Amino acid sequence: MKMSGGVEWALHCAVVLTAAERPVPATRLAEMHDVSGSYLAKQLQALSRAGLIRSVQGHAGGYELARPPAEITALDVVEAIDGAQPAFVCTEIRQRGPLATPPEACSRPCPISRAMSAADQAWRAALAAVTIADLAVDVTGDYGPDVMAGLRGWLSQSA
Amino acid sequence: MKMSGGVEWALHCAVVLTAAERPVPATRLAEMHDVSGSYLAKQLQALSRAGLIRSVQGHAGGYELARPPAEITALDVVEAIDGAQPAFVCTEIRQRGPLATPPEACSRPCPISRAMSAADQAWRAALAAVTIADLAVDVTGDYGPDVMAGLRGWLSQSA
DNA sequence: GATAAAGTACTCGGATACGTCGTGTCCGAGTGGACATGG
DNA sequence: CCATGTCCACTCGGACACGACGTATCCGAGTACTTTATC
Repeated sequence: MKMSGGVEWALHCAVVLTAAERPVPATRLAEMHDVSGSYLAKQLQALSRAGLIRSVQGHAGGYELARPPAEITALDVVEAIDGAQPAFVCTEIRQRGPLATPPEACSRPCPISRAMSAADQAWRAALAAVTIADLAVDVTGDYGPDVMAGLRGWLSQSA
Repeated sequence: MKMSGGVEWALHCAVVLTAAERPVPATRLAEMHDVSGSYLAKQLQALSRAGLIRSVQGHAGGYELARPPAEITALDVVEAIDGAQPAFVCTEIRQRGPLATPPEACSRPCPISRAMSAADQAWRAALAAVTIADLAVDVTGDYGPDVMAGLRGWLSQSA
């Protein structure tokens, strides 16, 4: 089970956009994190398609958060990049083979599917409990307020 | 994020082995679930390598549970098939680029990594709380005691 | 009839191709600002 | 000095190759049972 590596980039970008007061181009976000600009663009497009960030076209365009940071959860970002469908998919093998369970007895998911779904929902609940604003607060707590201020200044520098 | 499809097979096989009183060959488990025998063998080898099931070689050989079902958790099976490392891997991009965080300030994981790890541990806790014995009980509760009895009889049939 | 040894059929185990999805990249469409020009 | 039209540079958006991992398969090593020949 491997999550897309772009999720990490997307989450960092979301936190960074918290400090921005103007649209930030994908190129600038890429050079800031020292990652591939072309590939990061793909992730940002996914975030835009999910309605988490808004794209501003034109000369001084870029990306900005579409909602207040407190209303964007980590789960939103993860699902936008990595897909919303659960990792475990039940193929109903209980209905196959010589000892197949008759379909009329399969009104509810099989116990294995239930257990996996419960774990998946626990995971989602933990991610939904954390917002981008929370992460920004944690960053300030870890590294001090100067980091966010310096970040804001760097983002405002002319290209 | 996509989990290996073999996890479903492995979990079903583990529950089935609960009812077996003699070693069950991989071929028999495969035809029971109507899946590829060659591929299922791979999964069972992984379970054997993890010490969850024991392989008995020779004429009347096969696989049997290495421990009581109550001492094998769903998490054990998932980790044996899908790997024990978490889905999210932090690549420490905070230490890269022009605004890189100095290494001496990185004693603890970054907030994003912490949030993802917390979610991952919630997922693992939910899986660790379910044992193979619990799943077998749920099966009996869903489909009645006859299913397990019939399963036991079918497994005891001559090849 | 009992014993022992050889043969056999069945099992697991690891090494080997194929397909699919993630990774990484590129170029085209669209838009806002900047500039030169005329009034 | 101000309005206006044109131009241009910069942005996003989707379409295109490459590579790695999961999927599916095969054949070889090892072992317990079966059979048979002998005492």
